[in-house]
Amino acid sequence: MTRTDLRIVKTKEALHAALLDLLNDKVLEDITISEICRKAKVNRGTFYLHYSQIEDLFEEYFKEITADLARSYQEPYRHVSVLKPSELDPSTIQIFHHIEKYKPFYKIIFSKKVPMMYYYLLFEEIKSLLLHDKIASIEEEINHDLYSAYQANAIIGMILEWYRQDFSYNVSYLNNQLVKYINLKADL
Amino acid sequence: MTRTDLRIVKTKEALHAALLDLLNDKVLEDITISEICRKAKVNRGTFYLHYSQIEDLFEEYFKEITADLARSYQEPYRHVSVLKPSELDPSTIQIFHHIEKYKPFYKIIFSKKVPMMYYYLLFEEIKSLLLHDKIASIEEEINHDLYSAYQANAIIGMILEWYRQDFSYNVSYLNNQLVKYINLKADL
DNA sequence: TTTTTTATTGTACAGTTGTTCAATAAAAAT
DNA sequence: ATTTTTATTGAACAACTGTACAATAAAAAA
Repeated sequence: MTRTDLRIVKTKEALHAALLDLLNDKVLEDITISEICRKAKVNRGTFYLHYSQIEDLFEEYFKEITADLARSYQEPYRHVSVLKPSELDPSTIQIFHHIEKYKPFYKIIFSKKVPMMYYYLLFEEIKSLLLHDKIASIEEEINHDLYSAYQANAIIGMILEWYRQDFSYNVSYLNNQLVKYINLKADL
Repeated sequence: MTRTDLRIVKTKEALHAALLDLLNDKVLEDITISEICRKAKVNRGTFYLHYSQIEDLFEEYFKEITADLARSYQEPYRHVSVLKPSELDPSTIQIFHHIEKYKPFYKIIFSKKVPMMYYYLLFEEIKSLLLHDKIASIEEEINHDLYSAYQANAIIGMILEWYRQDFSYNVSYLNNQLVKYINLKADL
């Protein structure tokens, strides 16, 4: 009745540790499955019992990171149940702060050769955060799924630009810019 | 003084044709370099002389597609030099129409296992289109690079959602929604 | 046309990949 | 404590990868 076999836990821990270790030396795309298994002292066949790619192993980390994103995003809501976007204070936006906190990971996530899968994890996470705190709109003709996708990816767009500029903007500048964009009417 | 050696042209054409041919049978990630070279009757070493991955070969197609995007985007501007966003008519938005036109390609581009590189090509293309036709803003504190990134990726967000729903919305619906989002103030 | 340049080929090699299978060892269940 | 279940191992295989190098053939330059 235990959650998972102890052997599986040990194997995965060893593989996780080995991958993190290798990431200090080289980029994800240069790391081989054989290499990870040698370092983890795990048979290569065992790797394939749990994963099919290195990316699947790395995905397990990244899910922990997006979980932290959800936590920090929801933090300002812990005391008030509804926050109107017009009352949005730059300091309540925690997303850019979160990205900066895990910068080394996001540098991997956004690199050219990495598969789209991580992008989707981030996209889905931000999308659902926006969807959940969206107040029932008066505007009936708005497709909420589409609009959340629009807004979530807009924010990721800023992050991509930030990444492209090697994270040279500081967090409060980005927060201020975001608030401006949200309150901006198209015909300004 | 010719642009490129005829042998190179022939080799690349053969590789292009072979890849397109194989894409009818299987997904990009299942295609091997050896396979392409066998079909193209090109030595495998020759492949590495021009590309380092299959993705680099595929990128050459995709660049032609984003060039078409730029053309169709700029089409409404051929007669007027400036279009104010407030005058934006849904029919002038050609992006969704373009995506639908090349749907099979974009299904590849947006698939989970494909590297981020194609996403960036699309992102950069749309970003620069937005940046070029942006009228000098009265609002001085807007960072145009960031704002273009924000807006460009917002649109891609809608496309991603569209893709996720297996392209079930029709183009004019998306155009109408986009116009709504652009004209929406945050505190509605 | 002849010479020069250079793209392509064929071969080879060590390493990785993905898969299979019987043997083993470790954990869970009784 | 013993039995049952199952995760891990090791070995083996064919195919792919990335790289190197000398030989060849094709194109460009003279």
